[in-house]
Amino acid sequence: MSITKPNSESQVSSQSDPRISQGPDTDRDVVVASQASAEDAILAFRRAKAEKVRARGENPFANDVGKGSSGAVLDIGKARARAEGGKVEGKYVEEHVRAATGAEAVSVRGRVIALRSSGGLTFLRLRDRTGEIQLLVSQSTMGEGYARLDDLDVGDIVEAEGLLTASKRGELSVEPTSLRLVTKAFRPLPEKWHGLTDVETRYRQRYVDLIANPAVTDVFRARSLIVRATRSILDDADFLEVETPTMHTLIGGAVAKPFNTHHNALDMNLFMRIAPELYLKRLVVGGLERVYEIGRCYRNEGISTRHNPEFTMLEFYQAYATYDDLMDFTEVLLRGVDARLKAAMPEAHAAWHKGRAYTIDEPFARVPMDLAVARGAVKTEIPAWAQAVTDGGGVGLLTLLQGDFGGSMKEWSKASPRAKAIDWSNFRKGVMKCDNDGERLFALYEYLCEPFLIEDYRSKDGSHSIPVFVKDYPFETSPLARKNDANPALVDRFELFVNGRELCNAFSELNDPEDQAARFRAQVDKKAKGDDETMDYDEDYIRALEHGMPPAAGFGMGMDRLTMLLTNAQSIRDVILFPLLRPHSP
RNA sequence: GGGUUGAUAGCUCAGUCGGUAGAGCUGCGGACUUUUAAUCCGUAGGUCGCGGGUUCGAGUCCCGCUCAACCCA
Repeated sequence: MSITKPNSESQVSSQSDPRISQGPDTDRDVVVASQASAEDAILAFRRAKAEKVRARGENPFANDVGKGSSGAVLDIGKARARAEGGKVEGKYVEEHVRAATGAEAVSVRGRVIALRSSGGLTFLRLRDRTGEIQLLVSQSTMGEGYARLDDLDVGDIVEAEGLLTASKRGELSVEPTSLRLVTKAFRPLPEKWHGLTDVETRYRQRYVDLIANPAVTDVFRARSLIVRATRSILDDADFLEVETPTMHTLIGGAVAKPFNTHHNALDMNLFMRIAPELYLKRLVVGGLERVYEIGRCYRNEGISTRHNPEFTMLEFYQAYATYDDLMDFTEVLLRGVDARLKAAMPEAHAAWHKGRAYTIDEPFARVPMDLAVARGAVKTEIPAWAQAVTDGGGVGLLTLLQGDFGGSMKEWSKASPRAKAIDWSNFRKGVMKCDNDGERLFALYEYLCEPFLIEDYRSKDGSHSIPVFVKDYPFETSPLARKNDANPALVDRFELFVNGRELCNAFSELNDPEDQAARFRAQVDKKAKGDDETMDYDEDYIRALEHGMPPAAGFGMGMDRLTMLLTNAQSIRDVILFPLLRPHSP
């Protein structure tokens, strides 16, 4: 499919290169070229080179790569491996390279990412998925074929065959006896030194970003490894990977706004799933006691450095386990994934690891929400708060903050630097919106604890933050979680925060169909009152629970966020190949 | 949804008080048989995001819009 503009380019392409123009119109040709924009001119010159190749009877978009090669056709990584013994004190030496390779010719192909000519000798840097290697093209070795270099530009795909050798500066090279254009690149690559840095172009034209910025390729390689490692760890623990519908008839499994779509033949409105949870638990009812799914979910909400409308979630469910078991397993999972990433990409991993402000090497902190709130309140050094905590713990503060505390805010906010750092106006708004103590406790946690997790939970030497399991949530905020046996105001749920960011959400599953039905009804009531982030009543899910779901614990984690954490990415768009952007004509 | 910042050559960026639109890289022509951002000589390349306004004159000042980044909700 062509994306060329239908204006002047086609005229320019056939006439602008003086070397291929025929007849006396040279002056006019030059004028045409000079009238074109720089981009048009570059495209025209490169098309002209392709035409020149075609005119010789060769294909500038060849498909017969490796055919007729007398040398070993190798990936660049393999070609480099052959010359491994050719190094002396870190530099390659020609005679040692020859000895190591048995002076056997190799054939490599890849994209030209650099091209330097100094007369009768030209250096090309070639890249394929396995690595890079230099081509040392010499006029004396190539003979008449040396003129083929005129066909080439940076960005082209080429094929070269020759002996492995070393440059005088000790760089491993292929000295081609033959060199050919395989695929012509009409468009130029970004500037070689600064590369492509404009984030908008990087996201919109990821294909250029991947060529120009090798570190970007590393991140997506890491993402693939992270997903693979996660699968492998779950598979080894006897979990079964399944695929459940992404188009739902009801909203469920999370508190979020969905995307709507429509099935024409059935004339039926559908929601793109916000979570796979309720389907996976149906499978636990069906006897698939350990299941997981890694799949795309869709949430119709704002876009930020941590949110993309579509994202990839892991959910798994384990019968006969509790949320305590899952905390243990989470630590094993994260360390296991990171270890596999390190083994597969040692150099990139070392750089990421160095840049991490957190560590997963030490045991993760585990703190009940009301205790976290109590500690957070004491740290504000507000005397009234400290007293309330002494009297009644984290819950003690709830009474104090039940009404409008706007009058005391000014005084409270001056109590300490910590108190000053609290987002008081949103805190007050959030608390006043609450209908009950459970929601209030959660609001307190959100404003008094969550922003300070990084500074409150540190490694033994204080140099890094450590992950924190915040556990035992108010039941009002968790419509699918099991109530705590000892305290029915709470549910057996945790969220894991790493580097201050929410990574996982997990709980012991509610398997009492009557309790679940009551929670669904409460959700429906909230929707009737105007809340637009509620779940629907899922009759079939209640029916499933009525068949009996074994006690189970379930777990959810954003794979995008895990990748961000492990690769030190600042934005979710840096770990999603094609993040959603508004359309924009190039 | 609100705030802040930004958009100038294919890429990376300058552009003073409102007075003829600049550089490097890329491209094109040339020199060069050991380069690593090669170097040297020459040369081309612009809808200053889009649309209005003020002005003798706008890349620059004003208004609106589009897109993006960051922060907040």
